[in-house]
Amino acid sequence: MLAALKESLATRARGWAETAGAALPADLPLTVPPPKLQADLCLPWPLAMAKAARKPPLELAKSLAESLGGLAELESASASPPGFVNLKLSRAALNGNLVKIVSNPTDYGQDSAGPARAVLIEFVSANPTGPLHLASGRGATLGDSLVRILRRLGRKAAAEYYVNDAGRQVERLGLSLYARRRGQEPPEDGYQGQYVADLAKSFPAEADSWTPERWRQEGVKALLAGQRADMAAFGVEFDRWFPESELRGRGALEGALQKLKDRGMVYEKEGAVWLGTSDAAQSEDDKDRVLVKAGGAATYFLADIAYHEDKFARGFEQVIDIWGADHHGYVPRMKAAVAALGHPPDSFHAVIHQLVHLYRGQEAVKMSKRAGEFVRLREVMDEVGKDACRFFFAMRTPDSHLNFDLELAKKKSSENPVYYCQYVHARICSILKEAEKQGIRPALPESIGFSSPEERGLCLKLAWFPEVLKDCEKLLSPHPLANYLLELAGLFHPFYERCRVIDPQAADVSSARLVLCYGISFVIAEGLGLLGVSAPEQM
RNA sequence: GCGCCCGUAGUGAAAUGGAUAUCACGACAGCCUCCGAAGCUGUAAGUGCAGGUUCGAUUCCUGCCGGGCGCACCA
Repeated sequence: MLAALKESLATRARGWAETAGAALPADLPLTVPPPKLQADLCLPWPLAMAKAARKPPLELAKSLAESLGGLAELESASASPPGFVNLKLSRAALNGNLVKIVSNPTDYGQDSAGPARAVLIEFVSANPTGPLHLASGRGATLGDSLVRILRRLGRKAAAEYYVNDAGRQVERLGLSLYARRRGQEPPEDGYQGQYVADLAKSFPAEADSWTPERWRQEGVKALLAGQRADMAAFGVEFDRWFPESELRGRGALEGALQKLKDRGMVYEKEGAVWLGTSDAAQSEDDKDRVLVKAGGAATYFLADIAYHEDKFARGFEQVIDIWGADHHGYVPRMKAAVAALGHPPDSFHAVIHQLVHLYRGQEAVKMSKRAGEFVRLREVMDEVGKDACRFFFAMRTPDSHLNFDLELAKKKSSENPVYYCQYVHARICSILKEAEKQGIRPALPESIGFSSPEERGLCLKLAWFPEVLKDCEKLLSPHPLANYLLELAGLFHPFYERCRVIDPQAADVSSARLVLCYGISFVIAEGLGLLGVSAPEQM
């Protein structure tokens, strides 16, 4: 509704802007006024235009407000110092939006005007050398929620997990398993964790004769199965688990190298093959990087280039990678490589999320899969629950550094804001049951309008849901949605206290408020669903 | 040393350059003959420091202080 409203406001305002002598601000901002003003929406346009128009902003605001008169969506438009135009929405607009939500909740938030290009989001992509640790939960939450939100908006989005099953790391895993099976310590640079010893013991007698290579294969298979199970339990589904070995098997590394050669981006120096991106115009990277080592072996970087080339070759027009901050130094070279392959600069984007720092009380917990010191995602999920865990990760911008105190985790779980949102859903479900029992049916005829600030506030908040989803897309993060749901929940509880829904003495009001309750519960349930969080009917 | 990220009430967070900075938890004082008190009402408490740009700065720029991460012919 707000997107359509913006359009009709802009259409009306363009004519006004011409006479005012300045262009409307390009992004046509529509903002939320301070609560005490009793306005629904606010246009700061005159402030932005005052300079170019050479007129006082308040004067512009007055004439803009006047020119917006008579729009069906508006009850009123008024100028407010220093130069805002505050809007009150009409009953028809608010009711109409609510009816739209209730009559087709799963379509609410679809954005047909958005880009149709296919998006691939790659996330987690942990080495298959151990169970997933807690930090993977952050990337998993960001990626999975983002995929769900993009799909909800109507975009073509796919989720992918890159399985690094062909390098030195998995080789070390094989050697470590081999040693453990023999009751020996793993090699110095191997995997020291107890889980390796446990895994080595878990295979039948025939495993005694396995080579390290066989151990590598079986180990990867088993650990990958564990990772898949953890992701499934965390509510994360990938469209594809993409093994590096497949890439190598079909000669994709050679293919990518050849393409770079053909494009003149490659040179040889000191026996190695280099990607020459540092001096290219507007290059992202400040150094050239090795693709093939002097010994003839491909670097990890070349494999990664081949993988990304494969993503584009499969028809994805926008490629998004979600990485932990420990990989942020890798962004410039990946961007440079994508450009060297001839893809538009904005077709690749890396979302960098800051790391999760673990504490037990005051004490920092070191995380190293190699040394076997790490906290498993599964442990935390079992302890605090998937819902609390995902909401906790979803609430923050990827840029925030976050500390996770394991000692407080369980205690915190009962204070996790997710329950504040879920409680709204449970409460409404309970109301709806009671209404059904008493034979009160939801109905919102045009003659009924919500008059209390609580009801209006809720109707308006519901109208923002589609805009919030677009914010998530723009920021490539689900955190605006999590915060929106908290705010929506915060509006419901006071409404519940002050506005009795089921009242046989006032059937019309009851029916109208029931519609509002339906709308809220749908948006809460849909919103939580996009975050991978359940919306229980009772708790 | 160079680069990236972050410093917002006691705690954890939010805020496309907009009005009196929002939310949750915690603290304090109240509220269940009434649709679920995992709730509500009220109170106290905040933008690291110093400049700059702007009609307007938590947001942009510079410097400083504090913290995280990264700077391989490793993966």
